[in-house]
Amino acid sequence: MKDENKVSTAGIKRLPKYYRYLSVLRQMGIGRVSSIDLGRQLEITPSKVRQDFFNFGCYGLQGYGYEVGSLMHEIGKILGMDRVNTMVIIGAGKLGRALANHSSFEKRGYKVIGMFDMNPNLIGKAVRGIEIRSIDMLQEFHAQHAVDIAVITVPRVYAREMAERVVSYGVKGIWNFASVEFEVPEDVAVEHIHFSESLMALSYKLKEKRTGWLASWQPHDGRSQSDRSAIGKGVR
Amino acid sequence: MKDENKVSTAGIKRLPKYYRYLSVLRQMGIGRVSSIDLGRQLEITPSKVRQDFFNFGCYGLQGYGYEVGSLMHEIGKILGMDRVNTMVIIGAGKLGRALANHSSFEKRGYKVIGMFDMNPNLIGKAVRGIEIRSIDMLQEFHAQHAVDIAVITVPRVYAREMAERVVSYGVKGIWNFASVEFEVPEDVAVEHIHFSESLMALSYKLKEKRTGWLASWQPHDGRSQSDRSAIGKGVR
DNA sequence: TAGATTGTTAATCGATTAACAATC
DNA sequence: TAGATTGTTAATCGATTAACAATC
Repeated sequence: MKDENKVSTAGIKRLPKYYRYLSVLRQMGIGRVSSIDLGRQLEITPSKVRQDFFNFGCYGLQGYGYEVGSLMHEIGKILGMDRVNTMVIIGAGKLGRALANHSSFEKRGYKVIGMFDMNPNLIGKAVRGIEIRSIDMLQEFHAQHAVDIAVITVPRVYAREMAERVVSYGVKGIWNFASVEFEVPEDVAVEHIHFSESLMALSYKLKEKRTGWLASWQPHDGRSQSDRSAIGKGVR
Repeated sequence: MKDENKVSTAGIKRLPKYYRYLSVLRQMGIGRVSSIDLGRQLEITPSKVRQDFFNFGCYGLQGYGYEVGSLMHEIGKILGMDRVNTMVIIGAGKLGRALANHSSFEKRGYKVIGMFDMNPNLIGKAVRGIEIRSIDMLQEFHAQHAVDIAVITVPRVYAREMAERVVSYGVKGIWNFASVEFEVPEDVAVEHIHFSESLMALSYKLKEKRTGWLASWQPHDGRSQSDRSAIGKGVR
């Protein structure tokens, strides 16, 4: 809000990466790490690493580096992992069940406490001990169990409706796997996983590698506006 | 490579979004769109929209806007969607099967032509008419069918090994769903879907909303280095 | 024509990198 | 102490925004 003392959004996106690698280091029993090591592993310049930690107030020790355990703890705190985040999965199809089975979420404090679906054939069944309930029970369930995050894994056509419903029940976090955007109130956080955008980005890279950067390169000088031939230049 | 005439990487990440919304417009039978409309829908400034299209050589018409169909076609071409990209799914677990069933990929020219697994109980079964084969058949399969993209949906511990195998067989595109990074040769394109990074980013946002930006705000002035209290400032 | 909206350059803003004094 | 590596500022680089002439 103020213009000073802000932390870069770009830096925030790197925090989970730091966290992941720190957890690997800790598992390996390594107690300290330098910005150079961290940078090398994550393909981030040491300067950026130090700048990030400085901005987030995570301090190390000159001539020594950073303490793996406490750095991890601090980053975890910044990322909101110093508490259990409860999740419900809306949509008990293959994707929803795959996520429910993904044990590593729980290790990081993200706990699936419920699954919901519209399909009467699925209701009453269980995944990993978690009963699949009717979506009509969600409001009541949230009132009882305080859901932090609703994971939306229903087909695209239902996604927006489901998002609206969970928001209306007071859930403040949405993790959306359906290829739709939706508007939410100010106080609701949304994170999208867009499979097809990722896939298109991959095929772009693939095409670039295939053709070589310069094969389709065209200069962009003072030619007339009606020359519409310049398509697909190199990548910075 | 040259310093001039480069296209921003930031712009590339927006192309799939433009593409997605253009396909919605086309389905609605809308034939033209302005940078203002596009920007409003995707929360991108009109200026950025025009700048992107200019950089990619996608031209519109002054006083009119952009032709939905041809713009979509051009962006599709830039993204490498003017051809069928063949995919195989490595790992026929829930996630792999969920992706195999995701029909919208096929609509965009990404065709799943094979599934592979290590589990002998799965081998021989079929998903959506696609037979699950032993991973040992992958090399031969690639030689016969020219696989563009290998989708890695095996458990984390096997992911790196699988990536190495598909690369050694000559596959040039990897879409990785396991929470591991890996090194690949120059000419191989990789795109990662990191569930847990996305989830951590969500819990960060959630925490920010919960506490309010300024609640944990700390100034960052000329205090001594040993004052280690500044954690979690506002977001730019 | 008048109105609209692009194409394109220049100005601004933010993020990355470089550099080095501080200090463990 | 000497060596290492941070903390922190300043310089550079890239991406976004603003502005408006061009022109449909």
